Amino acid sequence: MGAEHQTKTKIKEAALRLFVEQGVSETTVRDLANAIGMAEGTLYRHYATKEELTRELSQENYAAFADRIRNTAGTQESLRGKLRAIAKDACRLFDTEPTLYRFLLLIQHETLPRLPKGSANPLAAVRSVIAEGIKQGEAKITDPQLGAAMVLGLLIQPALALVHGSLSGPLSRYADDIASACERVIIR
Amino acid sequence: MGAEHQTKTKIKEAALRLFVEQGVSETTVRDLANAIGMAEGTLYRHYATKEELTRELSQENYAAFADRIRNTAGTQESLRGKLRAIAKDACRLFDTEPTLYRFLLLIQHETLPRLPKGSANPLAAVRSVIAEGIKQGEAKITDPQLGAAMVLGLLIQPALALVHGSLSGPLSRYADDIASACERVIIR
Amino acid sequence: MGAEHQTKTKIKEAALRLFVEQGVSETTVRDLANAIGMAEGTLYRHYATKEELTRELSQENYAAFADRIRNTAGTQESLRGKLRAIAKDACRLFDTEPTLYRFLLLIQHETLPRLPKGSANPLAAVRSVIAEGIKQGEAKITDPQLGAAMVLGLLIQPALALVHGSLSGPLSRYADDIASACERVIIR
Amino acid sequence: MGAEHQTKTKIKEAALRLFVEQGVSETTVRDLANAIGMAEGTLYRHYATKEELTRELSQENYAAFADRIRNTAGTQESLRGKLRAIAKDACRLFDTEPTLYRFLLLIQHETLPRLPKGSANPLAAVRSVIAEGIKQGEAKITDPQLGAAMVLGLLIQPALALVHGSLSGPLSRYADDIASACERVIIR
DNA sequence: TATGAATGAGCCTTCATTCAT
DNA sequence: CATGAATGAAGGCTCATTCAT
Repeated sequence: MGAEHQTKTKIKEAALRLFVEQGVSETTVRDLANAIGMAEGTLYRHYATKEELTRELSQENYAAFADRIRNTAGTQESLRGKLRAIAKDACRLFDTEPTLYRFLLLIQHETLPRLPKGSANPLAAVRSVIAEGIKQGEAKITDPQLGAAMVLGLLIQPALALVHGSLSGPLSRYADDIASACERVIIR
Repeated sequence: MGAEHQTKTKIKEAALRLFVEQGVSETTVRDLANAIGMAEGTLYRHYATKEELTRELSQENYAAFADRIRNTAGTQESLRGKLRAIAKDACRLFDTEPTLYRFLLLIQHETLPRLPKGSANPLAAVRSVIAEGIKQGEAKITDPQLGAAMVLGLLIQPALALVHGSLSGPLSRYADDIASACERVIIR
Repeated sequence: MGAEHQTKTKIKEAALRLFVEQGVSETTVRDLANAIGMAEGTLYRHYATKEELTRELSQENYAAFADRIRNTAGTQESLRGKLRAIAKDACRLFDTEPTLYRFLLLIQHETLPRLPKGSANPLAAVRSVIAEGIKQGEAKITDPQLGAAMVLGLLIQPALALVHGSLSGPLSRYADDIASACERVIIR
Repeated sequence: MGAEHQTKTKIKEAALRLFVEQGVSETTVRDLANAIGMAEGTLYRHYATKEELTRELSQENYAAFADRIRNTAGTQESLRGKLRAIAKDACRLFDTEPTLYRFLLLIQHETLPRLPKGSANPLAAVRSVIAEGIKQGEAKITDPQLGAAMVLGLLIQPALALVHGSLSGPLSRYADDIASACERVIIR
């Protein structure tokens, strides 16, 4: 028990890293096999196709991040508190696991379009947080979907600027500013 | 006269569309040729490699969009006015030329890392608008780079949500909300 | 065990034959694959490029032929004996393995310029035989390099004439005449 | 009048040089056009195909060289004199027009196989000189074709050694040695 | 006649996937 | 289960040749 699980984990770790470093299309099955120290053919014992690996990787990480967002929000009472907590936690995540973060937020269009419509995803998580706040009368905006998109934009683009080198230092350095921006955009 | 120019234009239009629809790596030179109704080899009389076409396409469009941002900002006096104008113009652009917009903003990391460091780009254009506003004491934030990233985030993610179908209607429908968000994030 | 060796050998045999029959540039990777009964892609597991295959083929055969010349010379005491033995052995080789011989001697400039400067080659082998003879006072000529070139000329051009059909029959039919010619050109 | 002739001459000069420098297959029609300063399509007004240009180039130069050999031989009475004269003239030609010489003698197998069987060629020219000498009882060898091949070998391989850099200086430096070698191989 | 853009078959190479060991 | 050689369909690119101007 767990051997299969471990192997899949190893594969997914390598895939995550290589997909982020080189892009999904640009990462070959051989690249993956080499990185793991495993034969090419062996990969196919765990995933039917490269496509399936990609999908599973996306789905799982999106779901996990959505959970993380929900949990983070759960630690706070007010919408304002929830948003600030989410923003700060996202910054922390970027600094702690930049590869995962980049995969989650920056690779979106390479993987998102292939995900089943209803899968758990960060945008939906943020939206439901905001929707709840709207119901409670805490928000100034009225469209939770738009609000969620904007919040995500505030979290993604500074991270991208860091990746490209136009911003420097840990993202946490900007956590307060970003949190405040989220607050101002959403909160009444 | 201009035949060469026209052909290149036709190639770039097709490339823009296919790159956005399918991704850069996923678009083959044959796809391009077929879309234009041109032999594969002919493409190579105009661009030495697919890579060169991609680069030229990115550079030109990034530069043009940066110009557009600067011009839009130039129509207004205050930072607040400039930001609102930029936001609204971006929404208009998305609705008018969705393909171009998607190329500009969504293809970023497939394309941006390959651009020469100093090339004209939207982020830099927004940054200099904000930097000027900071000097004039109009901004609440202090880091123009961070501010520019956040503004871009507010413009990009709603657009992305539209593309993914989680938001509907023309982006202009949200133009006011987005403009206000930009204002609240940046302005004193 | 040896499977890899066998496959490479099969590839090299086919390459040798096709390169001689059609020329190196004129032989496509598909030609090679078809001749071997192997997929094109498979070739690339054994040789990184067609260029690498060509180089290895040349180097190995040149080195082997140089060895053969040295060994043949080693069976004789006198320079005269060595030269006659080399000439006769070369004729035998042409009759026995015409493809190899043609590759060695006729493909020279398609192939030689790409070889590393110091690689073992027939010209050097003959030169050192002659150089030794000069030291022993057995030669009439004084420049071993020139002597070696002339001896090679006496071995190559009759072979070429046979290939072109202007001379007929096995080259061995002319072995004595060629051996005598070598002798007269070099020996005191 | 002569305009056509001049153009063809310019084309042939460029072709000769490029074919020798890069090989026939490796020289593209565009290479040729660029070297001449002429459009690609224009070449086809003078030669129906690259193949035809190659053939004409070979035929003419082979014929001219065969003539030159016959003329050189004609200046001498004895077979010995003829051979020495031919050898020395060949060395002179190599030093004066190395490109032409390389084309004539070193590119043989790239072009010879395509020539019509009976075309004038150096080997035939030398053969008839030797055949005449045999009839006159001046030769020690009995097969004029073999003799001609060997003489050509003595002229070609030293030239090749020079080209490859294993021999240095003008070929004329070795003219006497080569002439003597020819004499010893052929003359009674 | 000259031009050079256009053609399209074909070249070398890559890569996701299969399969015998 | 693991392996890695084998497969073959593309992919990017080249090039002899054609043709509208």
